[in-house]
Amino acid sequence: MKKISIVLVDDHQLFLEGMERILESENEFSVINNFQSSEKLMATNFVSPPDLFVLDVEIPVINGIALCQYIKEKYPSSKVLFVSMYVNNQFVRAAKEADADGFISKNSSAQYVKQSIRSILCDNKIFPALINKTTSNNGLLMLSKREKEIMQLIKAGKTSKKIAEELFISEFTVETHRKNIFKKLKIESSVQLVNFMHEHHM
Amino acid sequence: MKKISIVLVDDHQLFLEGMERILESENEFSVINNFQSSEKLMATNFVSPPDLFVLDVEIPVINGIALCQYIKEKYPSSKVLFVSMYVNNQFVRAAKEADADGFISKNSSAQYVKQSIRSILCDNKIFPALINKTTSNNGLLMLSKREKEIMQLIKAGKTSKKIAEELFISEFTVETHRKNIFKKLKIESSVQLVNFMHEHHM
DNA sequence: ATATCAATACCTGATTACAGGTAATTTTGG
DNA sequence: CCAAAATTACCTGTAATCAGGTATTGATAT
Repeated sequence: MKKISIVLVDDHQLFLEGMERILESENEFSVINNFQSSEKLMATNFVSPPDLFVLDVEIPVINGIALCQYIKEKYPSSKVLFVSMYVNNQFVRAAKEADADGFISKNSSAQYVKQSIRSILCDNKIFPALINKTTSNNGLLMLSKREKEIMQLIKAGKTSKKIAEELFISEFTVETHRKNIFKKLKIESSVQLVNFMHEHHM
Repeated sequence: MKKISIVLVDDHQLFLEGMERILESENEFSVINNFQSSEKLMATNFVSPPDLFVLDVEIPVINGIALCQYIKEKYPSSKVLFVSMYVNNQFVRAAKEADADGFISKNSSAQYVKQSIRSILCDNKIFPALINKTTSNNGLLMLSKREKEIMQLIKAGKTSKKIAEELFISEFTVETHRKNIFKKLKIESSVQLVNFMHEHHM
């Protein structure tokens, strides 16, 4: 029987080696390559693409989501499984939109990873249930698309004036959005907003 | 020959299992236990303490540094090796002060981890060289004690007025410090300061 | 000893943020 | 189609930040 060929991408060498050993301990898996950065993978041409790519979301420079899109375009037959430190709606949604096949936590057991891979190879999708909007308590999911956009620009250190220019809207509008963001997140300054965003890995 | 007994502590199950396999692949190492939190380890009483504890720095609630102090007090004969995602002066200094025996990156190879453990068991210390103050380029190490203190209060979302009250100094002084921090870090707003601090894991 | 740095404090003016409204238009979902 | 939500915009006043100085005192290091 042919083994399931796997490529790993994570910025930490120890994780790569650990994961490799976990997978290789089963006869059915074969880790054919691993990469410490998206760029290195992109510099490689697979003559026969692997059955599965295992990606971390948070890798420097080019993140896992972008890498997933690249992979899915270049090797449409390969599956992609995210293994991430943090499982939140933003990440899971982004992974789904990038056409990934699964998203699991680094908090999973080795057993669960193996099961997930087998399942994905049978064309199943493995995603955590998204937290319900209405029962959410962190306010983040109540933010509109525009508010999230402005939030990012505030974090980037831009003033309301510059944000207004960039989005071709009034400075008043930007400040209204800012106020609404603050209300929804129950905070009262940009500094607190930036803290909130970092805590939620945005 | 007696094997080197090891206990692992990390908040991610996959890392624990990977590390365990890496170490167990050599006959000389034996992972006798692993824990996903400091609390769980603290709830355990080792009749014969392990030769070595491998700790992550950033584990929730009770961090690795505090755990190291606890371990060194309760099991003085055991060694402690930190394996951390981020290697910076703050972390390394804290580890040294907590009487740890080594500090290596999660970016290390499996081979290097094993070598480090062997070395530590021979009473050597394994620490990265601290970045030289004068040749530092990130500006962080050029900050004075007072500036670092004020930086933390800014990040906590406090105004200059409140910081002044808290430190029993003038509001003008706080703003002078703020300006000097900005100059040294080459930034121009509190939002950028908070971003900088998060990027440097402060 | 003296030069450098840390910590302190003050001044001014401009800009920005924050809090508290109100309100019109458009989009979206049921 | 209609209600709710999103996006837009404006007004006012207060508070805070930011940028540009100057200057004194004490510690520290060569």
